[in-house]
Amino acid sequence: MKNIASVIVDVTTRQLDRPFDYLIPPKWEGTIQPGMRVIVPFGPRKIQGFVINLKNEHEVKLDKLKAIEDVLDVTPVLNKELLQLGYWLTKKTLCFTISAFQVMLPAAIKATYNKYLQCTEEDKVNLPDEWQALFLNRTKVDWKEVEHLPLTTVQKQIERGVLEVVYEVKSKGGKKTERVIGPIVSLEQLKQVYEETKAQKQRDVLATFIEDASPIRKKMLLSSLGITDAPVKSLVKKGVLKEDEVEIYRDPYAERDFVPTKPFPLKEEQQVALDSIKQSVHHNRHDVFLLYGVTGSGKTEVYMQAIDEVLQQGKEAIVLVPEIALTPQMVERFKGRFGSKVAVLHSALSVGEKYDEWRKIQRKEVSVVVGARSAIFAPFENIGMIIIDEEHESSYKQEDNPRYHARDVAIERGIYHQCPVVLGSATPTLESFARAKKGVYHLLTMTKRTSEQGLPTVEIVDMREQLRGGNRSMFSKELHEKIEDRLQKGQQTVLFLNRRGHSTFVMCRDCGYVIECPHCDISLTYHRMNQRVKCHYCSYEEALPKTCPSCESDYIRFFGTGTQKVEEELVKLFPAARIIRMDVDTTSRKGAHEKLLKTFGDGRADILLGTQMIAKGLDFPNVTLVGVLTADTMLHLPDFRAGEKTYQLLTQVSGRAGRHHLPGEVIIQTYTPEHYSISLAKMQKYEQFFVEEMQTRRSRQYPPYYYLTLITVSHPELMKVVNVVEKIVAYLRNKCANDTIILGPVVSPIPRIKDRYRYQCMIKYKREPELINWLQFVQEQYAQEMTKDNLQISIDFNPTMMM
DNA sequence: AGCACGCCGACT
DNA sequence: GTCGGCGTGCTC
Repeated sequence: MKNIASVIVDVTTRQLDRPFDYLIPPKWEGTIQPGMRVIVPFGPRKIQGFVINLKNEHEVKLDKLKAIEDVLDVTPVLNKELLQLGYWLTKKTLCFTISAFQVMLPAAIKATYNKYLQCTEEDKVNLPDEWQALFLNRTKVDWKEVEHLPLTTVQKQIERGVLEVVYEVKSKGGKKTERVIGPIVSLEQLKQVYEETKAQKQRDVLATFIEDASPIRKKMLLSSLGITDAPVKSLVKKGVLKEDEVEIYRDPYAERDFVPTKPFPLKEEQQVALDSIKQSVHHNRHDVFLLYGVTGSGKTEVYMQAIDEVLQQGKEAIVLVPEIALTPQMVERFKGRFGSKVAVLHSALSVGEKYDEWRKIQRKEVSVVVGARSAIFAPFENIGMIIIDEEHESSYKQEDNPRYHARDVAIERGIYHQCPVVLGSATPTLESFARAKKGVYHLLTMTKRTSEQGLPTVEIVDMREQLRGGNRSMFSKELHEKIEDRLQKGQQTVLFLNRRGHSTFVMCRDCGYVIECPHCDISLTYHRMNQRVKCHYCSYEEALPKTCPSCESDYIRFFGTGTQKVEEELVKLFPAARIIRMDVDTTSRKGAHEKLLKTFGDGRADILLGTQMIAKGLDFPNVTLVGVLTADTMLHLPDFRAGEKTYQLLTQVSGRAGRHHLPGEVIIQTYTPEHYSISLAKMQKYEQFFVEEMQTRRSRQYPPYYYLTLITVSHPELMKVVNVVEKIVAYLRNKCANDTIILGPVVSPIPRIKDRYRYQCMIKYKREPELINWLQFVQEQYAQEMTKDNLQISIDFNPTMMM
């Protein structure tokens, strides 16, 4: 009899990152399965854990097993595949098994813990006076309320047996329920009861169900009949009606109507791409396709028709999109085509809403998921295809543990389900395009736009010349004229400001002093809203000083071109224009984003001004001018992908112009027009850009020619950090192959965050199959210090952010 | 991670 | 002698 369960407990410590065995009480024998959550006693407390395995008694060495305390699930929250995927994640990213499990599930499912003191009613009288006051009118007191008291006074009472410490695990996930009333007798019996009943209100209720016997929401019933629940209750008591608690879903798109759409006829290139994908779906082959299609070539339509094929086979599809909140139009298209078969998962949903969508997937009520990164873990069991749209987006890489890339997970799941993975982009990552060229991925190319319109004309304006010509404004003569022109024609303009690397820091104009965070060695960012300066890393904040803290000069000002500043200048230049500004300040409120976009889409504004967030997926027919105010801010970041990112961004932004009947124009303002990332983006020559950039990568020994792994060590003491990182580097130098390059140790780009010093080392390698094992060994070596001495060693395979 | 246990100095 | 500090070790 399998009455032992192996459990991974909810504690993130290296020493506990292994299974613990528990006895399954007889009442749950046969019901507990791998993938279910349980509550187990662990030392003196109770914690949550995941059952990963069932065993026989004789397979266990220990004889003094504790028993499982409680079972949280009726069906496993992690199926066999996801459990396996969890181990895979653990191994590939060197994270804790429990973290891998948790990242695959909605946050609502994660446990929170309560610790409190309990005193029974009978024991209350035995308490000292001050304790009786505490327990007045209650039997439980939160631990936090007594934490500050000397421990012994609590202990004394516990020893006397009057008080008890209780640990409670609660699941955050509130299922939203609703009461539903329905008859439990036949229509004839209902009629009979109706005749026999004299009470008018009860007769009204009965009449309702005689007319329509289907269960109805209690709230509805009561309000439509104008009654309280007293008559209903008596009918329930008589055994005529039944009251049920039914789980309802919070549908974030409930009030929205989606215009149903039918498949469009495809252009030849689209058809060729679709056919290849369909082939693969049909033959249950795991192929990876790179769908390389210029903006406006109709990738989404190809996705949707491919999904149609998948659904016809009775299988499911996952569609990843870069931060879905940014592309409400995308959701609309999928909901329009697949209706209620679609679940949507994105970060703007509340914890509860996400949980509801996840439940729909788990209960097989939907067969398509459209979502951001974590949707790759959708608990489907019969996946027919996985699509990653805008494959190059950096948001597919998770920046904290487990540091996984959705593309890698997609391929892993694709292998398991023997289904195709489709990566789509107009500007693929060099890694993917190189693989496609090598034949590892299948390259599908779409070079033509579906609309009559060709690509927009792109003009590059050299801002240095503007300056020489005496124009000190952030708008070039050309851009200024074109905006004016659009305003007259009643067409719309999108202005794009790349703010990255140019945040609004505060500097003294007299002595050059820059206000920095006292904990993080990074300049503080100025927030106009409340006249304060704030740290992006630890959220430290202070009021904006009136005088320079260093030289007491009054000339302390904020620098950097924020969207507000641009807006102010726009208002001055075009007083009549209606302007919408989209940035962190104006979109932080829930739903604000969509609202602003709708306002613009409805033509109630002339100019949309924003940062990165407006670059993605917007599709407004009346936009005929796109301006990029400073194309090169991103180009000069200390990141080997700077050129690639600049190219991608410019392409994406340009794609926003002239998508429909009107021709589009793009103006790119730059101080370095000669850089190939900018000049080739103008001409939309991706393949040429690819060749150029590959040369750079080869000479600098960067991906895709080399793999990267970044190790970051941090600790409150500088000496400790240096000491540890040097030891790690020495160890790896000794192990690694000759052609492997180990850079560092060096100080991290941000030398200190939250009072912790940071050093890093970058490993560049062509082939190091053992590296992961060596790094695992390093982690094990420092396991003690990491838990006890506040040491952190972070390991990031294929990092996207170099910070 | 959390918690108990145990050893040691400090003080009612 | 007892209280409370922190280092050590364990958790099925």
